[in-house]
This record gives sequence, C-alpha cells and structure tokens, in this order.
Amino acid sequence: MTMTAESAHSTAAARAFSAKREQILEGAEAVFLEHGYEGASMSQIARKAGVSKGTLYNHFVSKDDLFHALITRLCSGKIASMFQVFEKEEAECLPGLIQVAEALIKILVSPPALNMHRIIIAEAPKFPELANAFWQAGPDTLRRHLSKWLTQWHDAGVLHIADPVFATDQFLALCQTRIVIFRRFEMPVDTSDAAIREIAVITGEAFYKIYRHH
Amino acid sequence: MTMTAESAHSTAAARAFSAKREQILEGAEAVFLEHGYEGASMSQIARKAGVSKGTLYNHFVSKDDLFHALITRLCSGKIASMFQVFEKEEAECLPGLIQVAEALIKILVSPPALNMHRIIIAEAPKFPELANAFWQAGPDTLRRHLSKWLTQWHDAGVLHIADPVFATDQFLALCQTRIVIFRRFEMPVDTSDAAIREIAVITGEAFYKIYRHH
Amino acid sequence: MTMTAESAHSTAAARAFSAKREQILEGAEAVFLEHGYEGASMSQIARKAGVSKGTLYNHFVSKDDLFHALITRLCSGKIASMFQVFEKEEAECLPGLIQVAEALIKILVSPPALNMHRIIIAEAPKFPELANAFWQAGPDTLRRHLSKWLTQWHDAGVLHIADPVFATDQFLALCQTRIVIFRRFEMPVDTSDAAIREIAVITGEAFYKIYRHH
Amino acid sequence: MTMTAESAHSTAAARAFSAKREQILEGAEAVFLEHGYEGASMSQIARKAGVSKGTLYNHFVSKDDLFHALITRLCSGKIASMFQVFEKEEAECLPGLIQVAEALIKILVSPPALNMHRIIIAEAPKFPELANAFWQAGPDTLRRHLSKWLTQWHDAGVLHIADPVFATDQFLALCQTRIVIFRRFEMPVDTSDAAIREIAVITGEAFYKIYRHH
DNA sequence: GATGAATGAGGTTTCATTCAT
DNA sequence: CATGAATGAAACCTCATTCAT
Repeated sequence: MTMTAESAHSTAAARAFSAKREQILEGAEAVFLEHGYEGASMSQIARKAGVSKGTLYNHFVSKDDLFHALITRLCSGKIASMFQVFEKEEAECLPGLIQVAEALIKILVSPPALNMHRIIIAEAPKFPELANAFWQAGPDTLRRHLSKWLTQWHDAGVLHIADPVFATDQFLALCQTRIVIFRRFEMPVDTSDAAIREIAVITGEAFYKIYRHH
Repeated sequence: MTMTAESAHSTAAARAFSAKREQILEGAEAVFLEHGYEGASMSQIARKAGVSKGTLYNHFVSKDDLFHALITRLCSGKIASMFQVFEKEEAECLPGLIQVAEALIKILVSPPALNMHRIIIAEAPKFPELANAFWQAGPDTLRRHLSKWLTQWHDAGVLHIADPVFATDQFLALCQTRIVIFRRFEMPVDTSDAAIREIAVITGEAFYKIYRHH
Repeated sequence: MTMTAESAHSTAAARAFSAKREQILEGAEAVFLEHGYEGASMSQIARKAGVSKGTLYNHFVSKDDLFHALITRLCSGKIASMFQVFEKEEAECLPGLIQVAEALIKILVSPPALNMHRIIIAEAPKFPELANAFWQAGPDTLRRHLSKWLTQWHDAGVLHIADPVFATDQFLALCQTRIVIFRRFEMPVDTSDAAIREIAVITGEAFYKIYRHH
Repeated sequence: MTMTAESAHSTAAARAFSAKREQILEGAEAVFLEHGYEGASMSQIARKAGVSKGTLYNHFVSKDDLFHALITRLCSGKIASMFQVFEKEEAECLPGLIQVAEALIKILVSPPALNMHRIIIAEAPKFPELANAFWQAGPDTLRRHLSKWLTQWHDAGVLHIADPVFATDQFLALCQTRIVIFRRFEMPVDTSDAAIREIAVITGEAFYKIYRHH
C-alpha cells in the first residue's frame, strides 16, 4: 500500500482539521452545557476551545450548526455510552432491577446528564430533532435493552408483562422519583451512594410488585 | 363610607398602575415562556405588552426582576390553581387514583405547564429560588394533598403505605410515563383524552398494585 | 394695611411655591456640584430635593434652566459672601496682605469652592454667561475691594502700584500656589491651618516685595 | 535581514491594528476634549473616528478605558512636548524669565491646553490618577526644569532662592494672571502676541523683584 | 401646582458573522 | 485553513421631558 507525498500531506492536514474540530466541540460542550444555547456566546466558545472566532466559522456554518453538531456528537458518544447500564447479566430478576435502577439514578444525577437534560428540554421547541436524537441515543437505547431483558423474565414466567416497552417507560419514570427530580430543580437532596441505593431498592421492589407473576 | 378627593385620586392612580403592571406581566409571560429567559428581549416584551421600553423599567428594576416577578406571580396564581386536582372526594380508592392521574396528566401536557416546566428547569441553576417556588406551588401542593388522601386509605386498611410522601412522589413519577415525557421532548404522541385516560388507568392500577393491602 | 382673604391665600401659596423652588435648588446644588452638569440626572435631583420630577418642570423649563438658576443663585448668594474677606481693616499693610491671603486660600480649598470652580471651568464653553456670572460674583468682587484697599496703601506711600487691578490679579494668582492647585488636581497636600498660614505668609511677603515703595 | 512570511504578516497586521487604534484615539481626542467625559458618547467618537461602534470595543474595554488611554497618551505625547519650553539657554536672567513666561502663557491659552486643563480639572474626582499623570507630564516637567535653571542663578549669586521648587510654583502661578484665567472662564480678553508679551514682561519682572539678590 | 407613570431617543455594551491578511 | 479586527444590529438600560390625574 503506497501513498504519494501529496496524499500523505493532505491526510495529515485532514487529521489536523479533524483535531481542530474536536477541539472546538470540546469548548462548545463546556460553554453550551453551562450557559444554555442563548446564554452561550461564540466568543466564549472560541476562547474556551483555544481557537479564533474565524476558525469556528471555518468548521461550522453558524451557531445553530455548531450546536447541532455538538448535541449530535454527544448523543452518539457520551450519552449513548452513559446509558449502557447492562454490562453483566444478573442471575435473578429483582436484584437485576435494583442494580439497573441504581446505575440509572447515578447517571441521571451526574452533572453532565443533568446539564444535557436541561438544555435538551429547554431547546426542544427550537431544535426538536435534537431532542429526538437525544431520546434515541439515551432513554430509548436503555428502553430497547431493558424491554428485551424484561421480555426474558416474562418468557421465564417470573414477570407478567403485556407491553414490555410501556413497562420499561414506567420503570424509567419510577427511577426519577425524589432524588433525580430534586436535582433537576436544584433543590438540596442527599445524593450519596447509600441514598441512591435506598431509592433503587424501593424502585425495583415497586416495579416488581406491579409486574410479578402470580 | 366616605372618600376624600385625594384618596380617590391616589386609589385610581394605584389601580391604573397595577393594571399596567399586569399588562406588562402578560406580555412578559407570553415572551419568556416562548423564548426562555435569555432568548426573550425587553423590546419584545414591551412590544407584546403594548408599552414602551421605559415603562418596563418604571415597574421592574431589571430583566431579572421582571422574570422574578413573573414566575413568582405564576406560581401563586396559575400554577397553584392548576395543581388543585382534588375537587371532589372519590368514594373508592382505585377510581380515585385513576381520576387524579388523568387530571394531572392533562395538566402536565398543557402548553402552559410544559412551557413553565421548560423554563424552570432551564433556569434552575441561575434562579434556584424560582425553581423552589415553582416546586412549592406546583408539585409540592399536590404532594401534600395527595399524601393526606393516601393516608386515609392506609388508615382505612385499603392501602399499606409506610411513607405516604414518598409514595406520592412515586405516583407523580408514574404519571409522567410516556405522554408527558414525549411532549417534553417535543416528540409526536397521541394526547387525545382517550389516550390520556388509558395511561391514567394503567398508572392508577400500577400504583394500586404496589401499595394495596393484602 | 389690609389684606383680603384671597390675597392672603395667594400670598401663602406664593410663599409655598417659593419654598418648593428653594428646596429644588438645594437638591440641584448637591447633585450638580457632585456629578457635574452632564453627570447629574433630573431624577437624582428630584429624589435629593424630595419632590417629584414633574415639579422640577413646573419650576424650571429644562435642565439647562435649572442649572442656570442654580449657578446664578449661588453666585449672588454663597459665592458673593464667600469672597467677602474684608471684615475688619488691618492697621498695617503686610499683615493685612497675609491675612487676606490666608482667608482666600482657606476659601479656595473648601470643597464647595473647589466643586464650584470645577463645574464652572468644565461648563464654561457651554455656559459662558455662567462662567462670567461666577467671575463677577467671586474673583471680581474680591478684585474690586482689594484693589481699592491697595490703592489706599499706594496713596499712603507704602506701596507703589501703577495698575491696582492688575496687581490684584497677581495677588490672586499668587494665592493659588501649591495648596490650591494641588487640591484642584486632587493630589495629596497638607491643608492644615498651619500649612495654609505658611503659604499665606510667603505669598504676602512676595507680593509686598513686588510692590513696596523704595 | 530576513523576515518570514508569517512575521511579515503579523507585523503588517500589528501595524494596521496600531493605526486603527490611533485613528480611534484621534476621534476620542476631538470628542472628549470638546464635550467632556460624560458629554461625549461612544457613537460620536465612533463616527468621528470613522469606525463602527463595535471596533471601539475591540480596542478598548470600555468608555473609561478609552478615556484613560487617551489622556495617558496625550500626557506622554503632546502635553510633555508642549511643556518643553527650554530649548535654548538664555545668557541673562530676567530676559530668560520673560521668555519662559511668554512661551508658557502662549501654551496655556492654546485651545488644546485649555481643553485639556478643563477636562482634567472636571474629572479629577473621578479619575485622580489621570489628573496626577497630567500633572507629572505637564506642570511638573516644567517645574523640574525651571527649578534647576533657577538654582543656577541662585548659585551664580543673581537670585536668592531658599526653596527653588516653591519659587517655581509661584512663577507658574504668576504666569496665570489675567489672560490665562480669562480664557479659562471663556471671558473676552486680548490674546495677541503683543498682549501676551506685555504680561510676560510684567510677570518676569515681578518674579525677579521677589527673588533678586541684594 | 404637584405628582409620577409613560415615553422614545439615545446611552453603553455585546453579539453573530464576515473577510482581508 | 487560521486568524482576529471590523461590522452593525440589537441587547439592556437611562434620561430629559410630557401629561393625565
């Protein structure tokens, strides 16, 4: 496999270009998530990213475009991986539910997830496609995995679930009781591991009571 | 009952002043709830309210102050009355739960409530006291009423609830399954009365399964 | 001497009107002298004077007019009396010169005089007639008295002064050595009575050396 | 002497930047000196300088900052060179004094010096450091040179001066008799060369009488 | 005559975007 | 392609002035 000097050059240039793009997106992430879409300024982003304002516009057509690119990237990157809460299968149902609840709550109260949620909700009317992208990458990913997992317990006769996707939605909703919602409202609440564990147990048990097979 | 010319005068003036203030707050409500705090401009608000920019500043010290006043007023007014979902007591438990769920979901998917939720969540880091005011006026009001109502069923031996406030939180969370959350993400979802009723029934039944007395 | 009820009434009203005018001028004095013409706002003045903004315009046609009235009043009042430094005649020439120098320096370093000087100088291009009024009421008053007093010593053969008015101008200029000028530039300088006395002595002696008769 | 493309580039850019800065300062000088600090508007300055309002803020952080930069620049430039009145030494004392007086009066009645004095005095309470900078660059420069020169005549036995700096202050004060002060108050006065010469002679002689050696 | 709310022009400053270098 | 100065529209806010009460 050979490579001419020129293509080598252009490849290197392309790499550098890509790197700059990443650099900008890092800055944009920091600024947009902290200040919101309107509250963020292109100057701030340029400064944070360590590039000139002009460079922003060499890589992105507009503020809108940069925001788009950022959210899209976050959705296919951080968000997607965040919501991968099924690393190892649990041998039993209820402990599995509790474990998932615990993992999910921990994610949802983390500053990045809170900020992401905030900006997505805030900008949903202006950028509905981004809200949708977030949904697909985050909650919906979890929903697909979880509903499949629940179906297994249904098939095993442990749970009785007519609509596994809706059941998953309920599970997700239950996980947002108390701690998560308090954090979203910036109200003081105990977010220690113990407190989260406690909510997770109650949540898992509640869900189990709704759907256990008699 | 007599009234001096002067007090009549100042009373009339005070009334006019109050009316203008209301007028401004109406405009502010329309613009802030549509565009968010940063996205709204004082000029827009003045135009919408039909007053001059200067008048805005005769009534409110700053944009912050106007926002504060608006949210505070909404909390003690619309929001508070919105969350009064207990007009008549239900004779039975499960139908009562379903009825409350239905009423709550209808509220939560209404544009005013959605917009209010959006802006409160978005600005919670900058205006935590407003997020708290909203919480007190809205969810917490419901929480107080509902937990008292649940306690009655507990005392009657119909439900078995160790922590009624937490149970209420769970009920509120469950009501936000599917329709409410889809609307918040501006994703297409059936919000017809029938669809809401269906979710309400499932939600009521789910909650009943968690806490019914054996 | 009789007075009808009506004229009594209108006289009382006129007195009240006059009092309001004074009240406004007091406020205007405080604000204009502190912030300068452009730096002062009509609202500030109204607040300081304890009257409404409308009242300002019932008494004065405009900001210009109020400024005019203020400076004019100060010139015929405070300024004029300030520069009356000849209360008692001195028996001797040099001690008299020193005494006048001392009195004058004390006046010129007083905050009111400094502020007045500042605003008059600053606004002289815009309000030359006010600068002139100040000159007439302040320096020129002193100039007339002092030149007459110097003429007496000339006639007595103690001093030899061809142009008494110009000599007075020189005396006034000499009094503004060091302390006065430092205060005008807001530079730190000893303004104690002792320091002023010292300058006054040197100034008086210097003037005496210029004009003493041989 | 070589120069890389980049350094050539950045040097040219820096030159252009500097030129624009100068251009702004020219505009600022014209507007500030004519209208005073508060009376000048950033729009006026931008218009006068032939740049956009935004450009003002690319070069200076605020109106304050621009004013600071202007006055500082004037002090180290025009003002400093203005007060260099000692180009050639005079062979004799009294003619030397007269020559210096004449030069100084001519400077002080020039519109730039009058305007500068005006604005410095007016803004001294708000910008004391600028008043001080002006003092250092202007009067104090002259004071240093003149006091040294006077010391020479003292050492030569022609004058008898205990405190040369104070004597200089007196000389400066005497130069501000009549013409200078009339101009500051915008009062009509003959500012012809002949009139100035006349005052200069009287002033020089007066000073000589105070300090000549017997 | 006194009040103070209303006005709208204009104040300082920020911002997204463009473009010459 | 990167830079950052330039732009001018628009942001928040203040001000002198008017006028209904």
